[in-house]
Amino acid sequence: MKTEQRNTREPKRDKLKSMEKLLHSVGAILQKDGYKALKAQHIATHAKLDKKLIYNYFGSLGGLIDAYLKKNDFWKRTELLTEQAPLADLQADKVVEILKGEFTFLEHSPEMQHIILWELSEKNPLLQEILDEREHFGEQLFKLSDKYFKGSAVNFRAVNALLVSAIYYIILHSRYNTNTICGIDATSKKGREQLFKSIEQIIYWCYREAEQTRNQ
Amino acid sequence: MKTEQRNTREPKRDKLKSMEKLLHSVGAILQKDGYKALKAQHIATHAKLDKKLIYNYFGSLGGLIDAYLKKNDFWKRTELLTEQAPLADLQADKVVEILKGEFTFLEHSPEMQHIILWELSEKNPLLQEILDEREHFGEQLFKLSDKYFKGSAVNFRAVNALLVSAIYYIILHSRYNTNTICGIDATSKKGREQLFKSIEQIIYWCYREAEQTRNQ
DNA sequence: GTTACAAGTCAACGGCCGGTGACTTGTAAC
DNA sequence: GTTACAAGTCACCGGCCGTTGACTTGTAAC
Repeated sequence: MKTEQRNTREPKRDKLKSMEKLLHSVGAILQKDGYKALKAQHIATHAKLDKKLIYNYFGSLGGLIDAYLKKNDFWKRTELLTEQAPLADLQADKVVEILKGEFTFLEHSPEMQHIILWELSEKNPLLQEILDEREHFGEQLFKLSDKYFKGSAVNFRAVNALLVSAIYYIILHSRYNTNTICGIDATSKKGREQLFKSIEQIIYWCYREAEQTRNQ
Repeated sequence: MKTEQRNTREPKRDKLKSMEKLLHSVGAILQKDGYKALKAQHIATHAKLDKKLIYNYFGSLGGLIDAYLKKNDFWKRTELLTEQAPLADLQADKVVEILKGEFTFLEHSPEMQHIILWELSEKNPLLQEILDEREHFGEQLFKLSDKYFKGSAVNFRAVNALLVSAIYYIILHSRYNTNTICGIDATSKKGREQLFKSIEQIIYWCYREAEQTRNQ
């Protein structure tokens, strides 16, 4: 609103660049050490800036973190699935692919892991908002599968709620705990494949059962 | 080892009673406010004792908490199922009953919720130990079901790993988040029943599939 | 009662962390 | 160059929390 002559030159003292550095550091720290490590001094040091700037630019530490969350909506990732090739149908193999993708992505995204843990650890309106968005997107997908389950004995949303929840818990559990879950070692290739196969089986059971019971 | 004349009299200054008060306060606070609220001053105030006693008796705050965890193995609860009437078999309806029981118990046990969250939040050898015990107990149960799934296309342990994990995540999620999971509101009676029915369905699918594919 | 020791009290230290006031310095307009 | 202001620096406050040392007090043995 004041100095709008950006892009023309590159000053050494650049407020917007500093803000971006801080925001970027939030992401980097979140990914490396989790939300518990989001301390003012830590973030500032990582950004090679003075922590005072956090308060100058974002009002408070919370303001900075909120700004980061608003700018980085991690749950839009899945939309790529539809952007590339818009889905018109949702058959069993596609659902299995999405669930497996969810697992693999989460497994390799410490940032997402930390955010999910965060979401389980305390009430946060911002996180809620983002979850709501995700739900809204998921609903678009489920609409595509409704025709298979309408009037059947299968509640496909409930089954997926179970499977998605299971994936979340298993990934989080495996971060700090080396022990098995019901004898399954989710960190090993073998355990992972056992879980994947069971997920696949459950989804196929759903479609089969639905076909048999649809419209009674 | 020194003053062993307990039980005879009831002194006002009673070390063992004070220790128990502190341990009990740990449990009470854990249940009410979660593991994050386990502060020395907080615990001492709740026990109506001086916080110095924590260090006199348990060496450190961590020592007190560890002592509490060691004395209270929360996961033995499930064993009641077998103590009352030792299981010799594990049919589908029994498995469903156990899983539903798990859900309902966890739903009403803030203490367990906090401990599960704790387990997801940081590495803790004590918690690991307790989880291992639980795994060992679970394995006893699975052995009873092996005859149904040996040589079949169903990995019953993997399916249960998914369902148990799902239950854990859903309960934790519902503590702070009011939004739905895949359109299911786990906090409502309706949502709970939808989840229960799907769990039941999945277990029955397992037994049915196993019967059809056993020994190929 | 006297005594010795454990049980319990109290005040304080030191570290961490969010936040701030007052200062210095780079930059752009003139 | 001078000047004005934003960008950035630095030392510090105040609160919280784990931990401790030095003290007081109840209790049991004699």
